[in-house]
Amino acid sequence: MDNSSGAGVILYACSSSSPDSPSSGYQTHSPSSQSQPSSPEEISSDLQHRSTSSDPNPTTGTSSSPKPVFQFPELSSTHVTSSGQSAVSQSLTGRRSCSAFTIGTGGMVLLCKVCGDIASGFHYGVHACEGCKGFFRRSIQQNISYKMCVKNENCLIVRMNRNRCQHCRFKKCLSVGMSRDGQNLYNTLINHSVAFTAHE
Amino acid sequence: MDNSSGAGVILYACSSSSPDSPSSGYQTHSPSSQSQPSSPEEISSDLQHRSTSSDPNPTTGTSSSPKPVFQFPELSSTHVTSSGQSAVSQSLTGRRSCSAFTIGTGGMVLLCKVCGDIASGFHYGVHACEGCKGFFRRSIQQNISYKMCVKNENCLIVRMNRNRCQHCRFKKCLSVGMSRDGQNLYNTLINHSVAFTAHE
DNA sequence: TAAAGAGGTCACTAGGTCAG
DNA sequence: CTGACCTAGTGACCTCTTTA
Repeated sequence: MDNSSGAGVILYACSSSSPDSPSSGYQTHSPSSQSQPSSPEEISSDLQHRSTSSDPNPTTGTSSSPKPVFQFPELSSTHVTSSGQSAVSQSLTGRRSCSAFTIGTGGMVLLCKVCGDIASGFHYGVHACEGCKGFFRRSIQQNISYKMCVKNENCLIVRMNRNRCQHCRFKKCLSVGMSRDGQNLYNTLINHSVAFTAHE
Repeated sequence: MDNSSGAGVILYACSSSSPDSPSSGYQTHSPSSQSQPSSPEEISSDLQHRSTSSDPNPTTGTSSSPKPVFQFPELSSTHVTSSGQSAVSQSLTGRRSCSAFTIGTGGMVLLCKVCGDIASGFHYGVHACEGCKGFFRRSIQQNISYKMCVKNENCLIVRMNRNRCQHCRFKKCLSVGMSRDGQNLYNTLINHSVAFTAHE
């Protein structure tokens, strides 16, 4: 099946801490929907599977089936092909210009959308490193309002200087789509909600 | 069960999974997990599956049709019946405007009574998604008593934020009728359509 | 048989912790 | 304050058992 095949394994920096787990590579599944105001490159696919690189996967040799999945087309009103195949073009790896790259083994490393560091997972709706994850968490937990940017509010946020300007870092977090609920679904829906509700 | 009475085919998100059957059309949600979430609307994929490395699935002939699955944006959950059809003959659903809707093929998708996500089946007496099913199972197995709601104990439980307040989520589970032996309670609820506020 | 639900598993993340 | 590490859940997927 296509989905399981080609896609590279996505390697996160680590993050999980199960003692036995090889921890090297999982794969991500991303909700794929975040609408990102700034950099609209989405993750395109998300296929995930369990076996990590070295996981023997003791349980059950049974192969799981291909599992077609459909997104609900409500907005576009198009129907859904109920036949299995949905043309989910999984163009995975191919097109992310900057937030992921593949490595020799075929694995793929995802980068933090905020600062470009190695992502440790999919946090608050985007792939993010531990640092930006923690920063964002703190920002939303206590309702921190950072002091104004001393420059033009457009500081470049990269790993090396991500701590220089909290204001711009937080702004970047939001602009790439971080949110408590994991995605900007809300805004997206609001935009379309007219069409949707009008329909019914 | 009564719900099958309606004309439409009821499509669950998945749930059945006979080992060999190719049929499983699983749906992903996003990470939801927690997070997760996933995007209702775009067509991009979000397919996920866990099976180990590329297993093409032996293609057995059994051919149960792959179950299409739709994402539904919970924000608009107040009205879901797309196409005004609402042939939902499902007893309970009748009064709840939001627990099912039909799709093009005539199938019908049921929604989780707790959070409005796509239901994966009838669990513990109500239609529930995998998440709420698992949550309720854990809650009753180990006798978890969740810590108090930090708000007014009336948190809205929808897919996006269902993990925010366990107390309210569990309360919602009970209030919609989930119970270890679902059936009886379910019927009971039909009779007294009033949602009893089980107060744990 | 197949289909459905109960319960189990475990990859994965939100949130907590605390040395630096 | 930061971020690497940890823990407690979460939920997608699975197996087993029961029912039609």
